[in-house]
Amino acid sequence: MKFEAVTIKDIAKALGLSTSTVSRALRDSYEISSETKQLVLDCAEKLNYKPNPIALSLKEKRSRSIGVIVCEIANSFFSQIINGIESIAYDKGYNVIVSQSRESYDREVIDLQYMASRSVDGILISLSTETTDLSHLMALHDRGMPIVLFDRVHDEINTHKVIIDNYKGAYEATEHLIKNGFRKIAAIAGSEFLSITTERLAGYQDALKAYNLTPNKQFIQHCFYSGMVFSEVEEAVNNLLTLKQKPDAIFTTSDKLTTGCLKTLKRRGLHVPKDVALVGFSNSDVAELVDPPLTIIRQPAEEMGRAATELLLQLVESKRPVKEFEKRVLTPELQIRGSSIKL
Amino acid sequence: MKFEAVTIKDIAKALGLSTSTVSRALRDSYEISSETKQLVLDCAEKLNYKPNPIALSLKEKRSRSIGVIVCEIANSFFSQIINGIESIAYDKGYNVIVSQSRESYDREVIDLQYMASRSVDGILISLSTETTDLSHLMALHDRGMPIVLFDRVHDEINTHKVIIDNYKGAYEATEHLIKNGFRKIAAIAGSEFLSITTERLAGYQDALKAYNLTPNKQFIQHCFYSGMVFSEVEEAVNNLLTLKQKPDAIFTTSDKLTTGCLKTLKRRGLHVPKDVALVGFSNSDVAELVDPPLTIIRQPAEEMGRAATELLLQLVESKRPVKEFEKRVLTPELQIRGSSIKL
DNA sequence: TTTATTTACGCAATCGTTCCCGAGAACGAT
DNA sequence: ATCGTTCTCGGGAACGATTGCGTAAATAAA
Repeated sequence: MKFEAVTIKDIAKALGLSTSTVSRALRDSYEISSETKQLVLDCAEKLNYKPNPIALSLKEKRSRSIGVIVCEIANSFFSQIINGIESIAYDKGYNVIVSQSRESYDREVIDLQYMASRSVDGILISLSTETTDLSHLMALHDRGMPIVLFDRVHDEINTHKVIIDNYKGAYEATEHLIKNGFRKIAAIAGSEFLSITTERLAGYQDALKAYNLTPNKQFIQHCFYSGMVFSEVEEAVNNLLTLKQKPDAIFTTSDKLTTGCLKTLKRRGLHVPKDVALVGFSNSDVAELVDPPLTIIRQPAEEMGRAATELLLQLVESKRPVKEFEKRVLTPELQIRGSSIKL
Repeated sequence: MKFEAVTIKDIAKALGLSTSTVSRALRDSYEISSETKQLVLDCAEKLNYKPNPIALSLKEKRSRSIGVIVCEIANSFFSQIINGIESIAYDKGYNVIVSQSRESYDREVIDLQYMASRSVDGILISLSTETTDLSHLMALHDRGMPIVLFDRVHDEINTHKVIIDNYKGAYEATEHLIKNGFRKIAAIAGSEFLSITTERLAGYQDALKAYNLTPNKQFIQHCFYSGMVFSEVEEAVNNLLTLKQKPDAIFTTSDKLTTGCLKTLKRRGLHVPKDVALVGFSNSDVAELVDPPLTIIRQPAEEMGRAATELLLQLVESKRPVKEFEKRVLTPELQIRGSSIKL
C-alpha cells in the first residue's frame, strides 16, 4: 500500500538514458549537454520526481535530521526551546526528531542510542536530572557524533554548550528580594547534581552574603525532579513552612517549581507576597495574569534553541573535526511584578 | 569524521561466513543451524552490532518514523499533544518528527511534502488556519500515505480523526455563564474556516437559543490566527467593548485567545468577572493561579495525542488498505472557577 | 589524413540489508 | 548403488542514488 515514488530510473527509462546521466543532469554536471539536461529536468518536473533522501542517507552517511532530547515537552521553557530549534532546522533543511527523557537516565541512554542508530547528524540535549554519568554521551561524542548541550550542561564533556547566566539571574532575583525588605529568603531548587541548580544556588547564596545575610541550610529545599512531580514541591513548601524560623520569601529555580510553589502556597491559604514573597525562574507567558502577578526570571528560551541549533549545524557541516568548543551564555531577564513586592 | 558503524559484513568477515547467512542468523531464520546462529549472535554482541535503519528503510520502504505537523509547538495544548504522541511512538519504536506550520498554508504544504519525501510512515496533522484547500493532503492520502487528523479536522478527507466534542464543550461553558446570570455573552473565536470554530460557535449559539437569548452577530469576533498574534485579540476585545451594548461575559474558543483576552481586559483595567466574565478553551496548567482563577474548558490533549498515534500506527501497520475510518470524539472538561461567577 | 583532445554518455561499484535461488552434503529409502 | 529429501549455507540481485572510470563520437590540432 505504500505509494511508489518516482525514481531516477523512471526518468532514465522514459528518456532512454542511463541513470548516471540522469543523476548528473539533475545535479547539473558539466559533462552533460545542455539539451539532455533540459530534457531530464522537464521530465523530472513532469513526473514529479523527488530524490529519495533515504537512499542519499545510505550513500552519504548523513540524514539531514537532528535529534533533540529534553526531559519534558509539555513545559513552557522546553517547548519554547523546541520552537527555536525547529525554526533554524527548518531554514537549513533539517528535520527535528524529538524525544523526552522524562528525567530518567535510562531513557536518556536509550533515546541517545536510538537516535545514533537512526543516524541523526547531530544531537541537542538537555541532561536528565538523574544523569550523573556521562559515558554514554562521551562515547558517542568520541566516535564523532556532533553534540551540543543546552540548559542543563556538564563540564565533563568537551563540546559546544548554550546556557544562560544562571548565577546572574539568581543573584539579581535574590538581590531584588533583599532590596524589597525580605530577609529570610528560602530556596526551592532542583536536584543538586544539575548544573543549573548549583549555579543558581550559588547566585542566591552570594547575593545573601553580599547583603550580610547568612545562608541557612534549612532554607534550601531540593526537589529531585525539578517539580515534574507535584507532590515533591508540596513537600518542599511544607518543610519550609514548618520550620521554627519561617521564611518570608521563596526563590525557586525552575518553571514547574515556581508554579508548583505558588499553587501550594495558595492552596494552603497563604497570601503572596504578604505571608511569603515569591520569585522564580519561569517561562510561562501568563506570569502577569497570575495572582499575584509573578516576578520571574525569564530565560531567552527560543534564542537558546536557535543558538544551540546553529552551533550544532556548524559542527555537522564542518569539514574537519572541530577541536575548539564554545560556551555561549545568554542573559536572563528579571521581570518584576507583585509577587515580590512587600505590601 | 563520521563514525563507522559495525555492519553485517564485518561479522561475516570475522566469522568467514556470507552476509546472507549472518543476516539470516540474526533474524533467527530456520535455515541456519543453531551453532552458527549462536556464533553470529555472540560475534554481533561482541562487536556491538546495530542494524542500520537507513539501509532497512531503503529496502523495506518504511522508516519507523512519523511526522507531526501542528501550527505551533510553544502552546500548552499542542505541546501536551506532542507529549502524548511521543509517549506512544516511543513505546512502539517510532521516531517523532515535528514541524510547525505557524498557521501558514504554504508552510503546511512544504512540511507535508518534505515529510513525505523523507518517507515517514505516516502523518499526524492539525490543519493550519489558512488551510481551506485540502488537495495536498488528499493527494498524499490517495497515494497511500497513512494520515490521521486531530483537533482541527476537515470532512472532505476520509481518514481517521480525533477530536473533542467541541459543541458540547462550548454549549456547557455558555450554559454555565447563563446559569450564573450573564445574559450578554460575546464570543471571540478563531478563523471561521476552522472546524473547531464552527463547532464551538454552534454550541455557543445553541446554548443561547436554548435559554431564549438571541445570538447577536456583533457579539462574535473572529481572530484569524486564533490568538497567535496578540494584537488580533486586543482588537477583538476592543471591538466588543466599544459596542453600544457591551457584553457582560466573553467566551473564547482557544488557548491563546483565552489568555490573550484576559491579558487585554486586565491591561484595560477591567475587572473579571465584575465588569466582564470570562470562560474559554484552555489547556494552561496554571488556570487556577490566575487572577481571577479561570474557568476553562480543558481538552484531554495528551489523550488526544495518544489516540491519534494509536490510530495512525494501526493504519501504518495494517496489512491491507483500510477503508473504514473512525472519528474518535473525546470529552472536554469544564473546570469552573472564579472568572465566570457573578460577584 | 592521422593523432590528440574534448564532449557526452554508459557501466558498474558502492552504501547495508534482505531474500530469491541454487547447490553441496548428509541421510534414508528403494 | 541410485535417487529424492532435508539441512545449511553462499551467490547475487535489489532498494535509489552517486561517482570513478572507460569509451565512442565529434571536433580540433598536427
